[in-house]
Amino acid sequence: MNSQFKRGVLEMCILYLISTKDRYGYELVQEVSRKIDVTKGTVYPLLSRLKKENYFENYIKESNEGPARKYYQITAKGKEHVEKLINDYKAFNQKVNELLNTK
Amino acid sequence: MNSQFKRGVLEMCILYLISTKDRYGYELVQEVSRKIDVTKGTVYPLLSRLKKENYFENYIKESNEGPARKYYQITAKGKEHVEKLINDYKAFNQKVNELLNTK
DNA sequence: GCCACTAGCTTGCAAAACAAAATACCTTGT
DNA sequence: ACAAGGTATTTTGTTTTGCAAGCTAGTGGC
Repeated sequence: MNSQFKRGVLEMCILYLISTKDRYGYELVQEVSRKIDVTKGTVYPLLSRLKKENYFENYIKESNEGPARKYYQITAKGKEHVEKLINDYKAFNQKVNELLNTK
Repeated sequence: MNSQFKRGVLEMCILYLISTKDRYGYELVQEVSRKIDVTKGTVYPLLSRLKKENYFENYIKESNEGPARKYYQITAKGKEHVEKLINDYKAFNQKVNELLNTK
């Protein structure tokens, strides 16, 4: 699979998943990689970047199945951003599909 | 528009357009940018790279509206590659759409 | 001569995906 | 008690690719 397709899309997916409910890094790696091949080396730096841009807050919570987890909770800014990303992504895809029908 | 969405997709679009008929660089910039925001600074280096990977051959042809044009003609290898890219892209998009329906 | 358009190429930078490695905690089996 | 394996986070360095900016050069109109 062309790894370049993932550019930008992972940001959208991660933000989307966090927008549906609070998530922690390891969980996101598992959840996303059920569909798209992705590793923690990609997800954790991405989370740091998005945190720095105030798309979410975080808090630590103990787990009874292992070490404590750092949960991410989306902010209003993050919600706005993910909606824009999804709209842009859909619009972009439509343009690409139009282009692939050019004869 | 998130420029990251273009990653890898431009390669597919350019290869596709050349697969439908012989094209020259400037023409590709015009054609693609009717749908997707793209500049010659992106297209020409991309064409060089794809040429180096033997996805097409080229030939020079005089024009009666300006300087001579360098036409690109797809190879069998290029045709195979673009088909794979399109299939991968469709599969990838489906996975992303599934992910965006995760509740 | 000058400008706009066509046409192609190069340099240098920035963003993002990823492998790999380091760290550390918890549970289970022996 | 201790090793093994799963859980969890972070950092470093590399690679790919998009793109702005700048350069060269041919053609035609004013």
